[in-house]
Amino acid sequence: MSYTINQLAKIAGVSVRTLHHYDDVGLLVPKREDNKYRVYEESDLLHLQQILFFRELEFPLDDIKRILNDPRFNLERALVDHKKLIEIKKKRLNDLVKTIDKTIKKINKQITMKDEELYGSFSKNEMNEYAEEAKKRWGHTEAYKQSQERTKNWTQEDYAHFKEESDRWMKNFVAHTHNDPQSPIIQTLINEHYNSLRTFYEPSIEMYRGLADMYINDPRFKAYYEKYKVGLAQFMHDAMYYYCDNQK
Amino acid sequence: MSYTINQLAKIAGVSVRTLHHYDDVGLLVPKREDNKYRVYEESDLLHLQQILFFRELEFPLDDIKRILNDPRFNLERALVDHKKLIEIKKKRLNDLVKTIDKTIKKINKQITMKDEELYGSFSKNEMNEYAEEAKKRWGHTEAYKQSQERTKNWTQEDYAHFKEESDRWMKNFVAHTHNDPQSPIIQTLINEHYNSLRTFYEPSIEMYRGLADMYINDPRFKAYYEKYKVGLAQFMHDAMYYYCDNQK
DNA sequence: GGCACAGTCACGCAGCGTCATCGTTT
DNA sequence: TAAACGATGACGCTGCGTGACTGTGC
Repeated sequence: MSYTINQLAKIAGVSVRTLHHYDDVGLLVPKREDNKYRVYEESDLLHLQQILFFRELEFPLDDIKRILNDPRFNLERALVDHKKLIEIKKKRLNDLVKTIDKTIKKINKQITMKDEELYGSFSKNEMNEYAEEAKKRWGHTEAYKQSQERTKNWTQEDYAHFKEESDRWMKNFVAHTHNDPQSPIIQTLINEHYNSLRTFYEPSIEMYRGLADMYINDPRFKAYYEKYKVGLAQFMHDAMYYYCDNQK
Repeated sequence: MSYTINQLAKIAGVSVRTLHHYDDVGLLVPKREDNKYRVYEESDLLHLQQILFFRELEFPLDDIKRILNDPRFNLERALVDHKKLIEIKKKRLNDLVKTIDKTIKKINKQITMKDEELYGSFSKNEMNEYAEEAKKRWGHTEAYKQSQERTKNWTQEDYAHFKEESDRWMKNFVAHTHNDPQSPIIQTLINEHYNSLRTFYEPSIEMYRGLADMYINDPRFKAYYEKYKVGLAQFMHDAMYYYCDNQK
């Protein structure tokens, strides 16, 4: 079953303009019939649902786009994650209700309140729990942005320089792949690798594990490493995982 | 206890820029020490809390301003109303969770879903319940906007014309105030009065009752009617209430 | 041939974030 | 005298709403 733009707008409860916009920014790009009319298909339906969930959780459209295009994106996991974030939102609302009740008592002089309690439920406490959780789950988007930030003034030379260093590291690494992924020498190199990420963004162990997964799951990444040596992607993945497991 | 802008920003969990903005648009205007620095006092604290509550409920700042400046505004009632709207929001979040669970089952082929069920919790159903509730509670703001709309092209003459008609109606009404507020003749005039509101906005019985309250509670309104005849504000209030009680 | 629906510009707006620049206070 | 805090512009951004005008399909 496929839908026209009006039909989809109706069943999804969004405006046609919104769908136009999502098309414009490349967030939800439908097929075109005869190169003219937009045609939304089954697969677009779940895609739009995801967009709406992320939007409900106040993610910027730009981030949503990156998340949904990320090869690591997993629909079912995303849905489960949404649930958790929604639960946190509910908690926030509950706290707001508590603040309301307290405030009512305060204006009736039944209790006294510290000034900051008036805003307890709005500010940092909970909102950070939410933000932290969201970042933990979708932090790679944050990393992307940091990366953009840190390299925005880079010259060609800067890039060339970085590439040189990477190549050097890589050759060195490949030269040691006769060792076990868990061997100290490899782990030392992996540690260097981990730290070199800081050139672009602040890594975390969680994210590093995600990166490891990418090395074997995303064909583009995999191809890049296999070029150096067959089996290298898997080798790095294992070494990185071991590294993560032994952190902290 | 009074606060500087930085202090308030910190305890309320908003940015300094936000407070600047609220000052600029006249939403929260602090005192100025020596005509220079902003000084936020006790009364500003509750005011800001209200702003944050309304903002949480996604009211535009413009509406918030009008609501908080409305003479009918009652802090305690507002707090209670916030609770109700927050409850509806929570319900919406619960429904979202249900949709998530269903979707998970669907992609695991455990159940089938109609396409529109994918969006059931986002769209109209609940969101309208929320919007309706909000409008019922704070609809006078909506009326104000309609009124702006409908009169934006009015000329001086249009206003003069309307005033003339009003005066005529008023004299007629006063000439009959020896009757009971509930008498048919008064009720007929009240009906005319009710309908004349349509010149500016679509009235509802709920709002009309609110208007009746204003006639006796808001000094500005009261003065306007008392000028015609002492006791008129109360008389109109009673007639209007009776009218509302017998509608539908 | 009318009406509903499709499309593409293009402008506008809220609610701040984010400098830049400057004075004041400690 | 520097650092922390205050003020006032002014420009920028996101996520669409809201026309205006045109083409297409029944």
